[in-house]
Amino acid sequence: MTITEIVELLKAALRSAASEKYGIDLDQIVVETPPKTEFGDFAFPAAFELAKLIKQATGEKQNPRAIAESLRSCLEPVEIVSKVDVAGAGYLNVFVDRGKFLADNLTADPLPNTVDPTDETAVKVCVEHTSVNPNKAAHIGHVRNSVLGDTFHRILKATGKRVEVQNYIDNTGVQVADVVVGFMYLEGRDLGSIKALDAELAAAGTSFDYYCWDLYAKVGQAYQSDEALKAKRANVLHLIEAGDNATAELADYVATRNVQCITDTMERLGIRYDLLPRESEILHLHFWDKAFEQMKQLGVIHYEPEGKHAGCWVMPWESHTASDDHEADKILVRSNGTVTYTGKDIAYQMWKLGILGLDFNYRLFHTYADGKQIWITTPNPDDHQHTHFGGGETIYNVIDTRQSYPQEVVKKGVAAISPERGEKASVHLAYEMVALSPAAAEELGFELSDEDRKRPFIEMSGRKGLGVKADDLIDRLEANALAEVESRHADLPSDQKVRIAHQLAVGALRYFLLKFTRNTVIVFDFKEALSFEGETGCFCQYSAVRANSIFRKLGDIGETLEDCRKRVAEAGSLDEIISADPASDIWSMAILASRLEETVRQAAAANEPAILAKYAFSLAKAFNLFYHNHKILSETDELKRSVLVTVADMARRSLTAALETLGIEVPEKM
RNA sequence: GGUCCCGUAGCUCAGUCGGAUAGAGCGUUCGCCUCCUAAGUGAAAGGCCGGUGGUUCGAAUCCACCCGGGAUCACCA
Repeated sequence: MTITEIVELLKAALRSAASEKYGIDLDQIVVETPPKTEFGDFAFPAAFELAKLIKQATGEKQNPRAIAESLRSCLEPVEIVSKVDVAGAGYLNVFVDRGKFLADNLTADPLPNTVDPTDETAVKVCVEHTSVNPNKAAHIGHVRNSVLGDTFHRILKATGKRVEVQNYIDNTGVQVADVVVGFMYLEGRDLGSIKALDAELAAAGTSFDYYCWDLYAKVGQAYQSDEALKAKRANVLHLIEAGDNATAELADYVATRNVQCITDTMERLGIRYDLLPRESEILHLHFWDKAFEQMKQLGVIHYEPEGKHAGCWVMPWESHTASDDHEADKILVRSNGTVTYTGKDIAYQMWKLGILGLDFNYRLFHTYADGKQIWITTPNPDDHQHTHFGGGETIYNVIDTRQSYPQEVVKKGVAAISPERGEKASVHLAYEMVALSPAAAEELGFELSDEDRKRPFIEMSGRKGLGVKADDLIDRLEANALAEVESRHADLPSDQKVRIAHQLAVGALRYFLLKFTRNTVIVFDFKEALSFEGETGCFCQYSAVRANSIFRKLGDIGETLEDCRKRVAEAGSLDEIISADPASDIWSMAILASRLEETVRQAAAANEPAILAKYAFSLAKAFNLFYHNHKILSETDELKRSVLVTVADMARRSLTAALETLGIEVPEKM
């Protein structure tokens, strides 16, 4: 019996007892993990809840402890339960039969829900993340977005869902226009010259997106003193949107190259995509017109004949309160007839949900080393057979918290068009920004005003060229990790050392970004981000590596995992071993390792990958304690050794699976 | 002005729809490698959970107000 099954049995027993004894239906039964192993394996605060409900129903006050006492007898008969305690103010603490649980879960898959991506009957959801403007290199803030999104997609997959990962490419916006202005008017380049530059850069070992990073900052500077340049931008933007001209072609090259650079950067971190939908196709296929038609028909938006918004199409929003400076209603079509960004976003969200009634054309963009493909939208007809894109049951948009208002508008808009799907079909996975401490900004060579220096943090800005570039940080992490590997395993072949250093760098960066909850502003600190000690990805990897080395050496003592499992499964009672364990860390280890599946479910339900990151860390910590307290290979008692080996095996499989879901690999050695 | 987020140990953060002695990491101090990897580990010190009221048997958690910090509220993109 797995943890999930046990919990379901216990909940069912409580539910029926509550309705039998008190005539109350407990629809939601909370189960907690007690703060200490001595308190048991599951804690139910149901008596508190019942006391409240009884008071509501009858007005009579009942002592939670007495209620707990009366419920206790309904849990005791459950098969795997060994003991039920009433503790504290009225907790029902359940202890499971440890030996039986161990024997039952020796080989259990820590994450049993797998899904076949080609199975069209499985529930499909879409996760959009990354979505970096394709005009410069990605910085650490973009990486937070991508790591969150990528990890969340892995979490959803682990709960048994089919997940499509989309990376939206805004290739026709002002940001791209700015860089195009830089190439054309600051540097006097045409497409041929840019291609030549691109080749030169590649030969010199720098990359196109880094060049654009600096150019973008230069253009931003130039605008401040050159009004004429700004006018040129308006023209460039117009030409890009119109398409089918030399400027648009040039912009397409710039944007596409940046997309390639950014997806390469993300690939270094194990982040991949299924589809890159582009803004240009949304424009050219007139997604908005189609959405507009539906919205007009359904009365979701209306024309404003007079007043401040005369001539506009607006979406009313009663629940959003107006203030002195701002209107409550949201304009989707301007008085000059053009659509706003939010309007386009609603049309696009409709496509994602499969309710627009239009589809893109697609072409193959990239094939990863293992054969996995990225597709991109195209103005031309499809060039290959491809799977069906879009049409997710739920759409998760990973976008920073500053976009909460427009995301809210989009959600309300699509819910008005499709009330049966409602607002729950659109989820804004919001997260706070990554900012720089004033010290870190100065370390990067930026001059700060006295005012800036007093601020708690400084926002990164692509426009100013202020930020920690993702590739730079990964390079530094890899170099540091390589030095550490070198000092420990000088004898390894160098390609293996490099691979390990890479895995450690990825682990460090991903864990660093995931250990914070989404609504915490990360004030970037080099020392903390570059650390391999304490609460880091490296710590978790190290535990797994040590666990694996036990199994590498198992043969040296003439032992096999299968024999150990067999002995444990066939042992009459393991009580002597498990109960005699002074710190009871054998049991703590086993039960914690069995909680991965429920932790993943929790993380998915709360849209919070940090929950899983924290779990992986506590698992690694528990293993280190277990490892420290028990000499596994040198244990002479055969049965005890077998228990230790099987528990270590449960721990390493669970830890490995948890890390994999976080996008962190376990190195062979470190 | 409206809305949202944050305020917990010297620092950076967790804290499971309100519950058991408020937990980690870093930093500080003192320990642990004849033994499965010391990127590890044991111990100590460190807290009016921003403030004041309220709800409750019970509040870091919920409500109200206040104080600090941040974001956002365009016919921009």
